[in-house]
Amino acid sequence: MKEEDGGLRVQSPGVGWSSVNKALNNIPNTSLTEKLGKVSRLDDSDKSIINDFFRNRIKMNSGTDLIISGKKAENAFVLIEGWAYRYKILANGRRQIISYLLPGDICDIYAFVLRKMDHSIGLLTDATIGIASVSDLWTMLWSSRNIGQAFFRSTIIDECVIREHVVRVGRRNALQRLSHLLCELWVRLKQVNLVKNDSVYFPINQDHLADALGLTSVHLNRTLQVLRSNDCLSLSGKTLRIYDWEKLQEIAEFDASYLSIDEMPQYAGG
Amino acid sequence: MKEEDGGLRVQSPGVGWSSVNKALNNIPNTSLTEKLGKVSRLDDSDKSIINDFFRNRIKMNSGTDLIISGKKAENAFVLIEGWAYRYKILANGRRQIISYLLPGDICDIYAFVLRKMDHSIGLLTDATIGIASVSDLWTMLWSSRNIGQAFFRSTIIDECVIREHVVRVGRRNALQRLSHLLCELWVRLKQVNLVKNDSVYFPINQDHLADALGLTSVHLNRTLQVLRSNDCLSLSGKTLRIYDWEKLQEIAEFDASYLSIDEMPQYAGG
DNA sequence: CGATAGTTTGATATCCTTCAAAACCTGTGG
DNA sequence: CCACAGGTTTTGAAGGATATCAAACTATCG
Repeated sequence: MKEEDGGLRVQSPGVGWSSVNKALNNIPNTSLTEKLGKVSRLDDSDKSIINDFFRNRIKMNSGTDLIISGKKAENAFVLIEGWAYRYKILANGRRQIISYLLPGDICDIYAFVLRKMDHSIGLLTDATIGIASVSDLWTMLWSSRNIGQAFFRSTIIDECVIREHVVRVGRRNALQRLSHLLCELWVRLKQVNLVKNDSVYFPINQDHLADALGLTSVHLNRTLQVLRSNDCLSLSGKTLRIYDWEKLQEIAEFDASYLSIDEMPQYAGG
Repeated sequence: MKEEDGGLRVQSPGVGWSSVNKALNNIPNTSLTEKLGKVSRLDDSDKSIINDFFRNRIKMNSGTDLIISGKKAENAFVLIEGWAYRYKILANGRRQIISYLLPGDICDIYAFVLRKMDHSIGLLTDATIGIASVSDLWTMLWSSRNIGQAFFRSTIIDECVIREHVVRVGRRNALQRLSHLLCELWVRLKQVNLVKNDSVYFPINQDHLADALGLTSVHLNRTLQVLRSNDCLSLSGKTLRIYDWEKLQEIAEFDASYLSIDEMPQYAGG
């Protein structure tokens, strides 16, 4: 985190996913191989192939777009550090946020398979991006079974999250939508050790939440107040605190099994 | 279609996607390799590996579930013939349909990567299913670069469709949701040559459409009447006719580029 | 020709949006 | 340390889109 020049204003500096490293082999994990290693066994050679492939790093500022819808995809990107979100803009200017990319999430494996991007990716914080040429991507993916499996699985897990988002937006009311999304983000942030006691750094504002949930920001604000007045949580100053996880889960009818990253068949299937 | 004992009550028998075969090589395409061949070049050997892998066929009836949420995924399935839909059911009994699987679509590549299914798949028509053991799946996928690429790309295209569905349900009104979904299905059905002049066999009823779009069937019915009275289309007796494609597209603000299957980089990336 | 599933209609309730303004933060510069 | 600017959150009042409930109507199939 140091040699990359910091810049990310995380609330409690020094505590991040990189502290989760377990060093299954000799080569220490980066945030990228850490995440991929959870879905497929990666040996030293795999790790160095992956890290080497994305060795070029760029820094981008909060509020800018990493990927712009409609543009040709010439580069492969990976989010090394920072928060981001996928979105589309409609003709009338409305925005729909499709999913969030949290620190430690890899970013855009499937992006490069398409000739041009069908959605944009915006940054919620300053971020560090690993960048590589699309033309070599498939060769990298194919360099070992473990690597292919890791990226394939990772892509599929992303899709599970999007599917649940369809359900959330399609068949839940405002209160459930919001509480359900917060439950999901909470669990995902816990997975990468970003939750400290009952609080996390949370750079998603009410406008964004509304656009993710298919609501107006006015109504989102009022819905949030319901959760606050039920003593479930607080959200202000880019800090989310959850006081009553049980109650929140109950309101949301949240069942984390669709996120079952820990339940991966132990490197099976090969 | 014949040696498989028919059974599918398509409206105009004899015309199906199998007539689209272009026989790029010597081995004629099945509906499965036809579809996969659109996203990655498949030679004779690839085709026979794929077809052989899914050689075991079963028939299932309309209204039954091919895959049930929560169940362990022991088999890999492919939809050879018929219509299906992915869905989830909430605690309160509400259903959200996440996506449709049309004839010629492959079915569930990513399903097997997860230990247990996070959603169900129901059949809208009688169907023919190709079935195989999950444990051999990865070996099959890895038997050639083309095969791996074909399944990976196919998975990703499915995901593009789901992403657009999030936008549809999250940020469009009832009229746009319905017209947009119908536009998408129309284009996808055209791609597999199921549209004859201005009509298609269309086994999705109003209840299903409502559950896909996050609406009640009552409201869906009224919305459909708007499209009818605008002389855009007719929908009855499992036949959808589109009279005014231009107007429908306009109402929907539909832009098919997210379906860009024909725009695949010509077998690039490896 | 009767049973069953799917479609249509009407009346009423509610959730969410819209619009507009005020209040509140947060960082910046004098 | 205060003032100011810009973004974000909060509030109010009123309107509109969609839900709910219940019943009638219409296809379809054995």
